[in-house]
Amino acid sequence: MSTSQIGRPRAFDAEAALEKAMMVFWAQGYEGASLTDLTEAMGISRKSLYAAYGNKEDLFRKALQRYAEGPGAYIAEALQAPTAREVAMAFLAGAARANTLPGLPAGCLGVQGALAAGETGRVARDTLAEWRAHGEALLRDRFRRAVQVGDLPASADPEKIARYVMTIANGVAVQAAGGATCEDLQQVADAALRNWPPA
Amino acid sequence: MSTSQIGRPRAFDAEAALEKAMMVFWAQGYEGASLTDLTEAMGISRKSLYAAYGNKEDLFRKALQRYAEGPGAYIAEALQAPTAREVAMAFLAGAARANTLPGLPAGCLGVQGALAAGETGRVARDTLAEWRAHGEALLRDRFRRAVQVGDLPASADPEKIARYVMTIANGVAVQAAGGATCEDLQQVADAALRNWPPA
DNA sequence: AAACTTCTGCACCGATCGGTGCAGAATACG
DNA sequence: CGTATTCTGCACCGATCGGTGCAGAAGTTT
Repeated sequence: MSTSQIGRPRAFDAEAALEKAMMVFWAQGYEGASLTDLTEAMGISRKSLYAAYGNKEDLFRKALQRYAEGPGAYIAEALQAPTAREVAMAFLAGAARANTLPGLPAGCLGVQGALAAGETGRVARDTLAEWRAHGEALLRDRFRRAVQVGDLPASADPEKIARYVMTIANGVAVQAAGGATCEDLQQVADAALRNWPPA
Repeated sequence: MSTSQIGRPRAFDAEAALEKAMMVFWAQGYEGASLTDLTEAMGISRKSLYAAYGNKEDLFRKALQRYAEGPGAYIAEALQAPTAREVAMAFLAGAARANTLPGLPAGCLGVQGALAAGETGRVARDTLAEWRAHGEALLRDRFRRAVQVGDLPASADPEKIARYVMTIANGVAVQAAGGATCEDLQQVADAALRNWPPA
């Protein structure tokens, strides 16, 4: 977007409307969220939606980006913890909390947004798979640095540890979608990290 | 079904067609599987489908039942292992294998069949959530018996152990849907059960 | 054979899907 | 002011959604 704002300005808050769209995708999944569901929640017309965000796939990608900066920000925050173990603990504690926040959909947009899909949802599904793989790669890189610094033993396998932690987080997301509480999931996280490193 | 077979017999194998329907739901999810996708895979017409299985929700329920008896049979089998730890190991090893079988969809029908859904998929979503909860309850009961027998210490919490194991299995399902290999997931399972009991 | 029951294939239903054309309203620029 | 540019609301598009009516074919029973 350039700084020019010639022409009629839009009558809605693009960021607030995107947040609403994110919630609809989060709660109903990509294929389960119809244009009608989205526009009603966002309070705008179809035409305004397409002009501001592009088509449904574009909107989904922007909603995911918004998710990563909002409810999913715990991931980036956890990576900054001082030790590998604290990274893992912060990551799983953040997942337990973010997936069970009151007033927000249960579970994780990056998991339930499109885990299996028909032809129309394939792009969304692949986008999320790539997003999860990217998160796992960030964890792996963080654990690699921990090995270099001596925080983790040289025998530790950063890739396997990252996969282990991400698998737990994904399981937490499914459990949350099924109604598990934050305390339930925090206990699972504690148990999963009781012996460290796991691999 | 009664033993009477008056009238024209159906021209297709109901069990084989159900198996095909299961695969479509497994790969594409409830909402992503259209009637056209289903009937083409099953090799029958819409009319035959409705006469033999009921509507789409009924077909989904029957496909899930079929899944539990087929690719998901590892769950019931694992429950019969002699010790609690072997139950958990067999369960997670079975999940790692069943979620990555060549020639079959990756992941678990009970997870990706309908994790988040719109209005039309709500029944399917709740059906799967209940199915997963039922599996967790079976694990819990099995671990309770292990406590009674002395296989698990009296301080162990069967409910928490069951939740822990099921959470790992759910995470394995998500990872498999994203392309993880059986070996990858077996290593995760090994790491998750390295110290026992987990709670 | 006739009568009865069930299954099949085709065409079709209203509803909803994602997406768009168009006219007019609202702003900035000259 | 006039003109250019953008946004809004409405109606509408073809395609697909899940589901069904109907005529006739294919069996069993008597």
